[in-house]
Amino acid sequence: MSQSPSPDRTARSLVKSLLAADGPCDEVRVQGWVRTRRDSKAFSFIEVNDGSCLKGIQVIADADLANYQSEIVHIRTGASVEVVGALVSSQGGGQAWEIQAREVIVHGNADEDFPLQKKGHTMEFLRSIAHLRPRSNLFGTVFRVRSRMAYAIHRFFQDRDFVYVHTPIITASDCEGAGEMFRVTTLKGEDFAAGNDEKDFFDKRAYLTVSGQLEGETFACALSNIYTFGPTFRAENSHTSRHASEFWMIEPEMAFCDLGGDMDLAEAMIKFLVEDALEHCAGDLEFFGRFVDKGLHERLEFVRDRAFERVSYTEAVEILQASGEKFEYPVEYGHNLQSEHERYLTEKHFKCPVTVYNYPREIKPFYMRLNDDEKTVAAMDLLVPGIGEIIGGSQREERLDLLQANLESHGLSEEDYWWYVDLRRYGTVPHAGFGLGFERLLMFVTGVANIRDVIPFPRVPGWAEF
RNA sequence: UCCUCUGUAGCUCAGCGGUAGAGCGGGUGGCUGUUAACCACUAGGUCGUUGGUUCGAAUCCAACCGGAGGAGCCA
Repeated sequence: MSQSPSPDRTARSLVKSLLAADGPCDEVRVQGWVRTRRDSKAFSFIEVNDGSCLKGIQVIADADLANYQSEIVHIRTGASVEVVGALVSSQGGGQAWEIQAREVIVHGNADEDFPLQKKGHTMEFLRSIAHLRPRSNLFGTVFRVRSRMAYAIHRFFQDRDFVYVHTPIITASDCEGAGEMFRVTTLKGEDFAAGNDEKDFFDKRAYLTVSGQLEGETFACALSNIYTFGPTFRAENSHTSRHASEFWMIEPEMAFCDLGGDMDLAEAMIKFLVEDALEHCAGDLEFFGRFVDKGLHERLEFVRDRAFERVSYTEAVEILQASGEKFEYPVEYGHNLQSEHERYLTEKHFKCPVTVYNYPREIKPFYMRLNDDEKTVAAMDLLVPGIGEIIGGSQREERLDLLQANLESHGLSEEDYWWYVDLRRYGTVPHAGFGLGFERLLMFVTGVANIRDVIPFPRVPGWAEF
């Protein structure tokens, strides 16, 4: 069925550009997948989508086409076709342009059991056909926005002279303190059972990274401002709509920067990304606003235009205690804020993104910088409505003696962090950074409620199909 | 790991002790510049699995398995 390309063929046009045409065109060529077909005796309407945008283009295939009876009337939803014809203004309502076909090549029809229908699928079912769901309106839209946001993230940092650093995915430091890790090993049989790590591929235990932060700090202490953007892995057995075992994280790190500068960057970044989405994904966002989250557009404009709130952890606890709200878990100074507390702050009290900073030292990791009050550390979490924590960051402890004391009080061995501690020996500098969960950002920007629906092939406990 | 909900046709669901249903999707035919098209006919199910209660179980009970939501942890 397929034809070999020849130099004089009409170049392929994207459906996106045809729909935006400002005049008719004698010869155009589209290639894509059929969304629906309706036929009569005299002709058939074929809607073709190529993923370049939400909408498809309507193709008119007259019954006198050579393969009309043999192929065209048998085309089912999901078939791949190539159409050559004229772009003409549409006689029917509903679309400005359509293609009057001169040739319809059926590259591959879809079997009768093609599972994607025109209506009524649950997200759970679509997850079970992750290889086909990008052909649905919703997932095509999600993954176009994902691509655009990845690009926007690089633009945000590159425009500010941040250097993109590729931190390792396989790591041998076994105590980064950010949750359970996946083991990487080539050990077999007895050696595996006995845990003979010295015989393993790297001569020691290795894992998939849970964060590139520590390695990122080393590069910030050389290139000043850096960022990472890559996959991270958590072997936590968590079953929620906001957690995945494999996800992408953005981690900027700035030398000569304190917590205030860190919060400034985090807030500017969220605003920039929201603004970029509003500007470059308008059609896609409108779709989400209609079918996924009615208040999406309003919320995104609000985030773009309004100042974010900032409160210290101490103030946040006071607000929560004075709220009169009935929480499942009590609000107590010295305890971590629960999900319900964070949601209350951002959704009900402030009704906008909130940065909470200066947390009690006891509930935060060893690398965070001790404040002058000696009770709190220079940490911050950026909370957004609908999701809760989207960014977590801190100013890092740059003083050698305090870092060593922190390692000890957290039960960690300085030997395991020798290179990290070294940074404090050779030209130490105040520095700060944060981690942004890429998928959580996408959930926020699209309104999609489950993290599994913004990752092409999600990995969660018990599920690694595809 | 804990708590709650859920599992009936390819998909979305109804049926909730008495012969297994609808819409969509598929097939066949018809009709129409249609657009989640429409009309008619038709094929399609070990009602998650195993065991129990009952004259009789999709329906009631138990265990197990799968799915979803929430909690913890975090991004």
